[in-house]
Amino acid sequence: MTQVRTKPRTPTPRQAARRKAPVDRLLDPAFFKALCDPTRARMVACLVKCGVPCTVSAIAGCCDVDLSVVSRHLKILETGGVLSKIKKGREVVYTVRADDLAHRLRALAAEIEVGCAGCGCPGTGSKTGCCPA
Amino acid sequence: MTQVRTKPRTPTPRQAARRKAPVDRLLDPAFFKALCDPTRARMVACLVKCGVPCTVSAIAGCCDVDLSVVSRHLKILETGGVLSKIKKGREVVYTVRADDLAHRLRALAAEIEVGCAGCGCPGTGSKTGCCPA
DNA sequence: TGCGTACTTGCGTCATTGTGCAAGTATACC
DNA sequence: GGTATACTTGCACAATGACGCAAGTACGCA
Repeated sequence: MTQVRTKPRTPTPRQAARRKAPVDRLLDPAFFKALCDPTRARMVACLVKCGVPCTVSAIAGCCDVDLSVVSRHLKILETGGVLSKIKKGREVVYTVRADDLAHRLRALAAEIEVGCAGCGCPGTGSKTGCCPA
Repeated sequence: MTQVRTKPRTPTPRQAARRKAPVDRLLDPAFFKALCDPTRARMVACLVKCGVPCTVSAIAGCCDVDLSVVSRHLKILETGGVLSKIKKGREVVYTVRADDLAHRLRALAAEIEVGCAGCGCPGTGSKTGCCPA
């Protein structure tokens, strides 16, 4: 199913840590931090299921925390690149950055497959086998 | 590029929150929590770049924290479904669950696109437009 | 059986983060 | 201009999490 690209490899973790690779950027902790809180995850899931941009008040309606907390969480999600924010009069409308997110997630999936393919480890779908017996 | 599937939609966030959808499971905070710490992110990036299963000691060589801290972080990554662990004698070997991760990330990307497509919001690549003016 | 290596766990400390309340800012409407 | 609505920010507090050290467990080897 997945076509594996060229596969740079570094024998030891110490050496691997020095080498720069796209996966370093894709594993940006700020992005994952944005989604690691249950309240924030619920808010994003809510926006995805809703399918339309929503105001802060509307989003607050789907979680049982104070409006100020919702406002702060939305800011964190915006900083993490998950949501985008548009001011419309006195309302603030938040939207899921769907294209960016999907692109980022797929790129990360590809990088992980490229890095781990061919080592014959369980769960990598490889056949060659490079793990110590 | 992306073929959009059927697109369930719920007008308000409050209603959307009640409706169960795959995105709820895919946005599991435990998974994102595993990757939200800089040290853990570096460890995973290191394993991906390295391309082979590594022992706890070897992984500790690529980050400047105590071995006990590394051991704890690896456990969190295993719990979050990022790594798998195999005991070999007195060594413990950790492997990136590449197939699972790639599958999960792609599934999430697809769900986000399905949920957000067609609303005409910036960053969704849609043309129809359902956002309030 | 004793010893060394590899890893895990208990404990205390410090920093970060999630939360609610209250006050503040910005915008629309009368 | 005054008031209501929508959201943000300051502050205090509790909970969580990352960390190092030290002690403990598991396993291989002589």
